[in-house]
Amino acid sequence: MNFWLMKSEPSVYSIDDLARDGKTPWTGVRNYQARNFMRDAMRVGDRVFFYHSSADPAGIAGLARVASGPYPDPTQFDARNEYFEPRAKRNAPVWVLVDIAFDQKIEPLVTLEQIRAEPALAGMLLLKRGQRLSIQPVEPVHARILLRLIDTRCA
DNA sequence: GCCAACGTTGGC
DNA sequence: GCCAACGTTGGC
Repeated sequence: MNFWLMKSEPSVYSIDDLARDGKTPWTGVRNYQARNFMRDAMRVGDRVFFYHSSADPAGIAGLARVASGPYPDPTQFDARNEYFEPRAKRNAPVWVLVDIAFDQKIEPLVTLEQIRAEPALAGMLLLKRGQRLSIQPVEPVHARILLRLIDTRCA
């Protein structure tokens, strides 16, 4: 089982939205590296740190899990959708996604500042300068520390 | 709203 | 295939 970090702007789709929906297709990813993680590396049951970006404060707001294999992102076929992809054909999609299922809300969230303050997390991709990838792998050693941080506040 | 950093596009 | 211009991300 692998760990991932997936960013979402809470004003667009928050952990509360995921809690309400239970499960959601992760539409709108338009970055090849992020797509390739979903297409090639994610497995059903992988755990996901749900990260609120462009938020105040930004941080890990919940836990989720990968709930499907990869399949075409339907928004790429919809000419009225902001994520429309003119190059995509039904039999040759460009963008794929997975479903994400709600696990747990983290309240208060683990802020970016708190993540930065933990020396053992210094190697996380999230903290790398200029790193903007919206889907990132999380190393097991980092995941364990994050889960411990979360446990202490949810106990 | 600013701006650094990065990915993508397109002219050559 | 280079690289400048442009658009986007995301913390502040």
